[in-house]
Amino acid sequence: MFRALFRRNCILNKGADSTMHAYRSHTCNDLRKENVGDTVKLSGWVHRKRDHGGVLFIDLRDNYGFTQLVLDTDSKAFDTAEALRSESVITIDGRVKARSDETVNKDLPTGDIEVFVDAIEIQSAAQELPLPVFGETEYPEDIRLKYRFLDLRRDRLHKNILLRSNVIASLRRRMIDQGFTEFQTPILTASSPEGARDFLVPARQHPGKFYALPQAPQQFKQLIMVSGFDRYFQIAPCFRDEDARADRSPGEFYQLDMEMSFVTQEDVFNAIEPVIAGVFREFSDKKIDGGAFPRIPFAESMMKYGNDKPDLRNPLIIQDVTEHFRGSGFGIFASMIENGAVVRAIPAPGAGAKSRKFFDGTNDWAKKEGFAGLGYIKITDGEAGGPIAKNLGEERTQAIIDQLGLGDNDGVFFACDKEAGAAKLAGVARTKVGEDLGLIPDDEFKFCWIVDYPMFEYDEDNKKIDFSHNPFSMPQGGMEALENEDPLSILAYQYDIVCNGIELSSGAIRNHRPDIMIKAFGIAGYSEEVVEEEFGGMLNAFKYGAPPHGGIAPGVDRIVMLLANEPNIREVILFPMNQRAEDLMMQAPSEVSPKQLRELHIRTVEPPKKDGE
RNA sequence: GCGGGUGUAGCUCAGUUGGUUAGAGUAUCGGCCUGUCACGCCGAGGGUCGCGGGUUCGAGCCCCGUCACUCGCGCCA
Repeated sequence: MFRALFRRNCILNKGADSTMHAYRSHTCNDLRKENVGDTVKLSGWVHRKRDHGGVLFIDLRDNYGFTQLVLDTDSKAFDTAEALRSESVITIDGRVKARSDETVNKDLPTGDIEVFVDAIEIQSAAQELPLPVFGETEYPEDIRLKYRFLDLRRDRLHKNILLRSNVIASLRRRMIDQGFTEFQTPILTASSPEGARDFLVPARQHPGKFYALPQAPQQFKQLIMVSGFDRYFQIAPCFRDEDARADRSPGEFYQLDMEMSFVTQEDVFNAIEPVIAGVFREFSDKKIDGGAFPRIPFAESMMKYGNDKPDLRNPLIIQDVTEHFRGSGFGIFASMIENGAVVRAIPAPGAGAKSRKFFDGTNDWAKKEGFAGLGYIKITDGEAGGPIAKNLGEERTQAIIDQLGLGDNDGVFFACDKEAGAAKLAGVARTKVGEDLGLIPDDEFKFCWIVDYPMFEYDEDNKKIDFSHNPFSMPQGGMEALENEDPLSILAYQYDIVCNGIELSSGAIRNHRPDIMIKAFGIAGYSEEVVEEEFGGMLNAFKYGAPPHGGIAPGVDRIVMLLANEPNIREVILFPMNQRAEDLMMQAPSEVSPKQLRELHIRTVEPPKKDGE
């Protein structure tokens, strides 16, 4: 496909005679048997050189592929070629020759031919490389980031970035085909009190005031709906000043942001599911279930998987076994239950055949992760063993085994804590046990929707009710629910797409009613004045005729990461920052001149020294 | 902010119980080589063992601190 595109340009640019172009008549992936005898001009990088004294081979590389160049002492360019260093950029004139049967390279599309070089022009000589382009070796990330342009020449990263481009093109096409329209929204906007930390930009014309980079075009896309555009999408840059993770780049990332008017949750699902499933089918060979993504209510996900981003490739299901421990001889759990704790069981099929070290090791791992620890029962040839089984007694142990359907050589781990803590520990233990027992297949994508998120949650730190996710979501039951129900039991029309344990996107049916919005914010402790002040732009818009609307925003980087089978999001971003949000190649962030600061009415204050000194 | 891992030649790594002059591959430079596609052969240069301190007759190795990178926690409407 690329070649076809490139050729079209080439023909436009170079006219009838193919040797007229200044740099190339063909790319490094073009020449075949049929070209034998042709006079050609090629340009590219010296990928690899093999010098046999009287004969010299050069693998010439460009974006499209490789062509083997050959020179012998008959060539006037021989001495120049011999002195070339890897990664130098050259243009050559030569003649296409057939390779003999023994010397054909079946691994190369151009492997039937080679080009005998008559003349070489060095376009750009390369210094000794800090990072070799040839080969698959791993290199320290700071060097890779500093010399990103070299790293990007390497096969794997180069392919990832091209994949990313193709994925984005496919997403755009799929959205446009469904009647969505792409719009751009501002990059310099207002700071919003909710959500992550903002990146701020000082406003020169307004001393003491700041723009913020958008954490997402959330309010703008809702305003686009209010403006009557019906179906919006954008490959939208989003900026959040939060610390990095393997699947979270610091600073900035991209979403396939979309919003629709006059829709229910079902309509959003029906619009986005084929886009996501389609793009995964288009760009991956991994197995993908047909049909609709399963829908899992938030509460069920927390119970069965211990989090709201379950990896459904993992067959293990967590169960509540609190009642079997209540008032039992296993005193630690029994007394914790009296104080409001619950017990969650994580089955470990086949683990009973493993040594005690497996169970103790998993317990040690949990402690290292900062949890109280994991209890366990180990069943060997039908005999339940371990400290818990001993203290719990035969009857209760058997009841647990029956409930979980455990076999003669299985195991089970127990997480005991207050509900949220137990769910969390059980969730990470489920993943750990699944991985250790080799239960997670690597050759499939398992999608699901997480639905029915709670609208509010109790904020332990501030001892108040707060929004649990997006404050702009419509509460299920609307105004009536807000007025009559326990806020903590109210659900929202809020949903996530999860794939293989990675949160791919979240979305919601929005609250387009000013009265319901003010009521919802009131429950979370924000006065009408505060809402007017902070969200006035959007709230005001809702007073002049706002359509019911909703949308979602799948994360583009994470989609590409899954499709490229990369464990790290930086492998699918052209120029990522490191974990400390520095661009080691461009040297950002950087100091600025006093003049720039003066213009912005900014004075910097050094943080206090650690040691006093 | 906190916890784990890593840090030895440009790069990838080895380095035994603390013991003589810290090694290999690759890259670089020089020499040889007419069919390779990780070409091969011979040779050379290349080291603040991340940094600082300590223990010891003696530290790449042990201890303390610190820095860098990374993974996780916190954070992420």
